[in-house]
Amino acid sequence: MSQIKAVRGTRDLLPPETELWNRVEATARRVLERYAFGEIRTPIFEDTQLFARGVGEETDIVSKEMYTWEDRPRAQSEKAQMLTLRPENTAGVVRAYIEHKLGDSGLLQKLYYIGPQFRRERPQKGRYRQFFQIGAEVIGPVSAGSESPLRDAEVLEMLATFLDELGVTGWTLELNSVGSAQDRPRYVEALRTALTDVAPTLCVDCQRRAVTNPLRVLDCKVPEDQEKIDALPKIADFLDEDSRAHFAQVCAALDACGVAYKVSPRLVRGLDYYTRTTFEFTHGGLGAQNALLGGGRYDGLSEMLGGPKAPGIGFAIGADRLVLTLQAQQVAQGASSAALLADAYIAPLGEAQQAESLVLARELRRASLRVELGDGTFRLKKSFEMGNKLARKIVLFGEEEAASGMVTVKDFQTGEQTKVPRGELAKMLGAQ
RNA sequence: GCGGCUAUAGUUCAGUGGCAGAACGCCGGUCUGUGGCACCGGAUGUCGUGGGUUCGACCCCCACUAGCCGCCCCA
Repeated sequence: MSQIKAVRGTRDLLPPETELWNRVEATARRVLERYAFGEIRTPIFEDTQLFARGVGEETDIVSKEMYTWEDRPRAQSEKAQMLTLRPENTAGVVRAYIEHKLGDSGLLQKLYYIGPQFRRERPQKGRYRQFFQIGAEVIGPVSAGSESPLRDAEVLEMLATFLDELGVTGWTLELNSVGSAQDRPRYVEALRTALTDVAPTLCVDCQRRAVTNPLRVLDCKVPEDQEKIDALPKIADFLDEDSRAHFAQVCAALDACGVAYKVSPRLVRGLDYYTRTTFEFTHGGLGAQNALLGGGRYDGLSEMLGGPKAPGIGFAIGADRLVLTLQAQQVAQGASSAALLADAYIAPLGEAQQAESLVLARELRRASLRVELGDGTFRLKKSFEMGNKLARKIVLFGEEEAASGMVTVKDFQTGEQTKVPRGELAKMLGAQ
């Protein structure tokens, strides 16, 4: 019988790596809560139509990368419903915003989420079929200030703070504006026109993109093409007055608080719902998947989903990539990824001491110490060997200790060995 | 979905058409209430899976699967 393995593009996260994941998530929660975001948990699967309408029928995500299936009808009369594992979380959050009439509060909704997303793509480093995102959305009625450029700047400043607190170094914030829902189609048309002349001189990939997805030509990395691509029409020249002023204010607010950014006229994002501000935080060392996180404004998404006017801005952090980046940094700094050592390893000496050794472990654990408990059948030498791998100190608990009430403690680092009354053990091991 | 590279011990990797290897790790001993260091000994395994060629395949061929790199696209 063949071995059952994790399916392609999925993987198990094991200790000690999960410690790093927890640190990333804990840091994100801490920072987000300082900015007064609250957590939202939406279902992991939704009606397929949500993504078709929100993300865009023609996007690759919807047209070929979703895990979609037909749900089993409960009765003959019921129509089978098409369901989809969420490929991203913004559409689900906006759906919840509409469904629960959150806009009726008259307040801005600031919601964050942490969870798995699913896309049926070809796996590579930093790209999995089940991947994890940490994201947030600021959405609400216009009267609550949801369109304000200050919201954009605040979100970007928060992300910079998050990466700094996490200790990520060497990131770059790339910023652009793709204009209003009216501006973008005009620009795409102009780009298409310009490309009819230029495309034949570009790389083969670009020749294809010029026809299938002109915006993607702007992403081309072939050095020889760069000059010609720079000469193509820029979206900045197609922005209306409002979008232009909005973008200028975002930049001004970022300048004021010293968050470094690079305006990237070529940064266009793949999802249909983006308007005006779009951004990416990138990092070298991630290969082709160089975006750590991305996001932007989606002023029309709520209406696209049949809801009220509710402009918003949000982002999604690729947690898998963030973890990869942090791991690479740790290796570069020579930091060990070894598991956290316990405060003590309790070694019962002989099976007669086993029950009481659990009592001792319980006392220490209730004092918030991290404790490993050995086994009374181990030879002393083996107890020491195991203790040395698992903990900073070993506590010997044999016949002698049980009788006298004095336990023997040895520090593995200093080699120092002492006897302490059992009642003082927790304190001696560093309990608060 | 397309192209390239790869798959051998727990891990990192050598290897040859004719007995399956190293290092680290693991287990045991020197050492029966004292770890690390040292020395001695031991087990590592469906050589990714399934076919084919051959007297004989870990090696050559085909298919499949998975990983990595790139493309597409994207966090």
